[in-house]
Amino acid sequence: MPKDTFSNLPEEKKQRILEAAIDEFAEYSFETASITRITEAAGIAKGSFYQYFDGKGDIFKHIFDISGIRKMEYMRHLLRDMDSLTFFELFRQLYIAGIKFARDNPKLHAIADGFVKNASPALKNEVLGKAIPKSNEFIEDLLTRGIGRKEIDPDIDVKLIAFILTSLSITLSEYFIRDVKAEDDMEILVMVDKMLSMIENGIKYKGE
Amino acid sequence: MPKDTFSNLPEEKKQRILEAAIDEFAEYSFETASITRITEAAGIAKGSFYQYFDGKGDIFKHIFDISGIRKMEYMRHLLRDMDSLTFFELFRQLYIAGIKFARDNPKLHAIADGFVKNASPALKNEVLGKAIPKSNEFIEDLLTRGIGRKEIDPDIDVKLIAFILTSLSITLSEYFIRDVKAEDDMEILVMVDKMLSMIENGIKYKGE
Amino acid sequence: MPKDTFSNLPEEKKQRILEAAIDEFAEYSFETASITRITEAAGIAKGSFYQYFDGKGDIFKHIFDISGIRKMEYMRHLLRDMDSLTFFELFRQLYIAGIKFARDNPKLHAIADGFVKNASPALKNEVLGKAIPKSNEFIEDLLTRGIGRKEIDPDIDVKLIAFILTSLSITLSEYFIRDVKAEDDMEILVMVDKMLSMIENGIKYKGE
Amino acid sequence: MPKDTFSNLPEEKKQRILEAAIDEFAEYSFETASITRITEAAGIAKGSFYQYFDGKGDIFKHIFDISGIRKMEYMRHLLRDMDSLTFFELFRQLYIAGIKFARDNPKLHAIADGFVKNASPALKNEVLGKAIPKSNEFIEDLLTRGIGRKEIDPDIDVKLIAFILTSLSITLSEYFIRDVKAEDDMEILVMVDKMLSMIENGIKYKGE
DNA sequence: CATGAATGAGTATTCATTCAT
DNA sequence: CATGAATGAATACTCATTCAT
Repeated sequence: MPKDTFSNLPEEKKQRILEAAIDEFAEYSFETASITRITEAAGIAKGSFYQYFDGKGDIFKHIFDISGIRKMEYMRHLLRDMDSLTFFELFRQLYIAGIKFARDNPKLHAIADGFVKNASPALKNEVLGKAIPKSNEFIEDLLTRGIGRKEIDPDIDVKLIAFILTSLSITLSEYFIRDVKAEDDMEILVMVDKMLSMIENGIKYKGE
Repeated sequence: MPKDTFSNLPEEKKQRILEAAIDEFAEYSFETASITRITEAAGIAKGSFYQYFDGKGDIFKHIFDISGIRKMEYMRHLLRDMDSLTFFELFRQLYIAGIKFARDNPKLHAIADGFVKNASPALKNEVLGKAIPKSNEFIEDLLTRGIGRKEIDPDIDVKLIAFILTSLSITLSEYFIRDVKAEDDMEILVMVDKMLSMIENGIKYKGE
Repeated sequence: MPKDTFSNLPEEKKQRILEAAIDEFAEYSFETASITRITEAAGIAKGSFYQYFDGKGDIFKHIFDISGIRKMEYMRHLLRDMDSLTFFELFRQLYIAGIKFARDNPKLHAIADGFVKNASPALKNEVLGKAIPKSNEFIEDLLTRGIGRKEIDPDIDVKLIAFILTSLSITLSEYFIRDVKAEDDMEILVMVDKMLSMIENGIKYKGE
Repeated sequence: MPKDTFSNLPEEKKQRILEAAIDEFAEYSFETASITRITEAAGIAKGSFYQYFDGKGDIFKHIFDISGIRKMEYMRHLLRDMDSLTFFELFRQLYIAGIKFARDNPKLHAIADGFVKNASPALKNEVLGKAIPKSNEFIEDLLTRGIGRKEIDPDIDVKLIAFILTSLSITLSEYFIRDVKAEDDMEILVMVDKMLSMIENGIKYKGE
């Protein structure tokens, strides 16, 4: 929740400030990130920063929100079509969307991801309030649905598999960013399919 | 690489210092960990610390090494028997060893793991130099061997699967520590088998 | 000396600004009072404030003046009748007027009083210039007159007693505001008379 | 409660620091006093200050304590002889002691006095805890004792007179410091006697 | 005349590291 | 070899004041 003074800024200046902040939080953890460095990089006075934001937590949360919003844009269409897709097809698309988001917004990905994985619970509460989304629970629901539709082996341990799948999502993004740096969307598709093939043949419903 | 002055210290004192440092790094990130708190907890003078170590990075790296060494102790016997075990059996044991290490040494696990996953590349280089162990490469070798022995599907993408398996190892440890807190070794076995069953049915060699 | 821009303001706005400033200075010392809070409470732009006043000192001095003027209104009629009253009767009325002013204008009283008693000489000079009213001198004159009229002991140390009487005036107001909170004018009269009886029996002219 | 590091300092350095702080607090209120200025005046590093004291409140409280202790030294002998002195003689000595303390330690007098009279209750509690001495109550006791001994008019309003006498004590000190600057102890005695003569003839027991 | 964004020096406090004893 | 005092750059944040619109 930046102040109105920030919203009212010329677009160019807003971008300069946000970029400086994103660069800073991508390079440093929340605690070690420096407001002074941000203002210097953005070319604004220190006092100005505090006329735009309520403090370090405020701008961090704002960037966190931007990240969430932008990520949702990569996924929105999927959630609309949820019912018409099989579990594996939906999952494939979610993985692909996640990877594309991470590839296109590597710093935002690093910031949000790093904070969720690394920050102390106390800090998380202070910065984000109770808004930490339980991605796990969403996957659990999908799995349960898939079981009901006879797409997935009913004998799996839903909680464990959900945890694994969530982790693999992050893992995959990291793999691409760190080692593959694939600009080509085709490569992403191929990788995801390889991975899904592994998963699918393992937990697929084999009834009858 | 602590200085000789540290190695020459009476064992009891060395332990006191290391414990204090492990406690500190388990509770705080590398950047926010405080040398002052460590020396106070260890009951030594601040100046002494700098006669034993080259700074914060030095003692951190030392603890990192200790963690690696101790983890190896959980795995050493496996590596001796490598040839007599199938890929999947070996792998099962490696997972189990990893989980047991994390359970028995939760602070060391948290420190090493947290640093590897969370620290900025710049910091990692500064602290660890190029010494980041390529655990991946070890797994890649195992996979290649498994393919040669006709235990594993030759069509898999070795690099990708190695990356995934490494991640899953960490993921599993976290799952246990965070959600299961199983004191009982039996539970660990059950979980690992569930997970391996997923992996195995996915990448196992199905030829002929 | 507010600027003309302030004098030209609609009465309602002027009042809003002065009230906000009085509230602020009543709650905070001169140095910790905040212009920002004043403008916010008054509902005016920060820039506007500096178009009305020359800074924090300027508006403070203005309020100080208002306080003096209003206090004078409680005393004006007394000064008209000065010649027809004995020293002690006049003094009694002055005390009563002072207490009533403090009771009716507690914030103004607190501001002016606190500043006179508490601010550093440097600050006083900076804010008030040489305008610190010599209330003492007025009392000295009264005493000298009283001596001439054979109402007061000629052996007293006029300067010292004038200083004491001035202090006691402030003391009395404080005593009422802090400890008595008398709404009832009767109580004020009783207190003042007790106090005057002490003074009177001490310095009254006893000759022949 | 300065830290041991301060107590262990060479006397000369301790004095330099305390003097710098006393100068600062004599010139500025608690809130506007600047630690930076103190360290600069004392010629020490900012970090050193925080190795000696727990913060601004800590050194202020220390100075406050010094002031109280030193003041007590001016009065200690009086309190021992309390029973052998009449109310007026004891009172005379207390006034004299207070004035001498203020004259010899004008800055300490200004700091302690200004803080007690001026600081907000919240700040007082934060800085001093509940240790604010009720000087009034001590005077009330003396008055009551004086009445019992038939030295003082039993008809006086004890609470009011105690309040007045306390105020006059401070008033007198200020009068001397500001206007008289008497180096000569004789002058103090003369002034106090003039003042006491006023008080005495007013409230003295006149029974029989 | 009203506005409010921009400024930058100011605040208290922390902490890894050095170095003289 | 042990000590712990000294350092000073670093931190987040505040606020009276200016000035362009």
